[in-house]
Amino acid sequence: MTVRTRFAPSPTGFLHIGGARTALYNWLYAKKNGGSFVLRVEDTDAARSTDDSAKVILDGLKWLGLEWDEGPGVEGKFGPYFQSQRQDIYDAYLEKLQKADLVYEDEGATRFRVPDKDMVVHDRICGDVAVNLKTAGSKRFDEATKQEVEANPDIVIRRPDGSYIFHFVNVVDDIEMKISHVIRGEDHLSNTPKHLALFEAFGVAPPIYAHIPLNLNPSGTKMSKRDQGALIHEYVQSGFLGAAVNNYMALLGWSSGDDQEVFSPEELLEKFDLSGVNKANSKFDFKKCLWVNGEHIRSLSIPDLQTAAAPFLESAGIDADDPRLLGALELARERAQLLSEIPPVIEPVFSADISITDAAREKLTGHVDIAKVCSTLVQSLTEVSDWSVDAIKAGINNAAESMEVKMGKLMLPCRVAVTGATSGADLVPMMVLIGKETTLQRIENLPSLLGG
RNA sequence: GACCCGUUCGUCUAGCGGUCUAGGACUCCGCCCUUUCACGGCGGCAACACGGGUUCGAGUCCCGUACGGGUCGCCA
Repeated sequence: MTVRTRFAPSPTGFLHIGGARTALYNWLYAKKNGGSFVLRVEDTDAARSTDDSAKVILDGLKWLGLEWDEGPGVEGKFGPYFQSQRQDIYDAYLEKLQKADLVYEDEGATRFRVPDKDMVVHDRICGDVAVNLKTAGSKRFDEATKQEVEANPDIVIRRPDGSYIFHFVNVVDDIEMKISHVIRGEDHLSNTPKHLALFEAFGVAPPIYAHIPLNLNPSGTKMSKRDQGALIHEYVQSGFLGAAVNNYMALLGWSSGDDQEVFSPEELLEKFDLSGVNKANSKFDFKKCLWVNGEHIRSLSIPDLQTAAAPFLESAGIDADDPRLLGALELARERAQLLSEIPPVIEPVFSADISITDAAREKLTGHVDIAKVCSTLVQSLTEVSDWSVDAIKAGINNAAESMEVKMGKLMLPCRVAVTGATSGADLVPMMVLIGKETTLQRIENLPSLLGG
C-alpha cells in the first residue's frame, strides 16, 4: 500500500502547536513508510479565510522542516491544494449523491441522508468505535436552554451559497488525493462516523484512521492561542530550534518505548510509530520544552549554531564575520536554552562598553576591597605576556597570592569588571576573547564605575 | 444533558497477569566537579483515581462510580 498522509489546516492566521503536532505525526508516518505527505488548505469558509493567513501556516511548517511532497507551491497530480479552488470537483461528487438520491434540499442548503445503522470506526489508536448517526443525530443539545431538542440527523454538506461544508470536502479530497492514513486530533473522532457514511455513499473504502490525543494547557483545558507555547511563530521569535520543537511535540503523546527523550530529526524518523502513541491527553510543559531545546543547542556544531543564531546575533549588532564569534559561540553553547540567550552572554566580547547590572553592583558592595582587588589584578595581569587561558589563570592566581586570599575571592569582582554581570560564560576564555588591553581597562575602570 | 475517548509521581511517560518494595525524563531540593554561571555526575522528594469482580496472582483483564477531555454548527 502506498502511504499518503495529509495535513489539512484551515487558514486561521497562525500555526497552532496542536496542528503542528498533527502535521508532524503525519509527516513522520509518511516519511517513515516511504510515502507522501500532502498539504491541503481547507479554506471553504470564505468568511474566515484571508490571503495571508495561509502563508503563516506554510511558513511555520517550513520552519519545522515539515516539507510537503504535494501542496501549495509543490504541485502534484491531485491539485489544486486549496479547497476554494476545487469547486468543480465537489460539484461532481455532489452529483453522484444526487443520482443515488442520497441528498435533498433543505432551506436552500443540501443535506446528506445519513444511514440508520452503526458506522464503525476502526481506529489505530482508539480501537473500534460504533455510532448510529440517525439515532445520535436526531437529538441536539441546546446550549441556551441546556436541553435536548429534536434535530435533523441528516448532515448539511452544502450551504445555500453553493459552498461546501467540512465533512463533505474533507472526504471528497481524501478520496481524490488518495489519502491512505488519516492521522488527526481526537476531537475529530466523533466526526468520523459521518465521514465513513460519506465514503460508503461514494462506494470508496475509507482510509485508515488514527486519532491522536490532544495537547492541553497546564490547567488541563484546550490550548488557546494565549497559552504559552501555543503558537509556532512564537517559538521562532524566542529562539527555539525547529528540530527541538518537533522533538518536544513528538514526546507529547508518544514515546519510543525505551527511555530516550532527546531525538535528532533522523532518530525521530527512525523510532516514530503509531503503536507508540498514547491514548490519554497530555498537558503542555514549557520548562521541559526549554530543556529539550537546550539539549538540541548543545548538540549543534559551531557553524550550525552560528547559522541558527544568526538572526539573534544580527539584531544584537554582533558582526557575523568577527573572528572572535566562533570562540564566543562555543562558550555560549554550553549554557543557552534559547538562541536568544546567546547574544547577552557573549556581548561583553563585542561591545566597547559594559554596564554593571544592579545585581552585580549589589553583590560587590561592601564585599571586598574592590579598589585593591582591581589594582592588584591589573598589576599582575599586565605582566601576562602570552594572553592565554593558562597564563591568565596564573596571573589571577599571582594576584590572589599577593593579597593572601583564595583565587575564588577575585573571580567575582573580575567577572563583574569584565562582563558587568555576576554570571555568564566561562570567564577566563571570555577574557582571552576580549583581549588583554580591553580586559585590563575594564578591571581598572570598575571602581569608578561602581562609585558612579 | 446524550454519545464517544481517556485516568501510573506536579508534568511527559515505561509498564502489554507474576521479574513492580512501579523504571526513566522535566521541575524542585541536596551533594560532587569547577574560578563564577552553566554543562555533567551522584542522590532525594513524588504516582498505579475509587469500588467490585475474574485469577493461585492485577498497575496490567472485566464491570460500575468518580473525575478529565472531546463531540453534539449552513467552523474546520
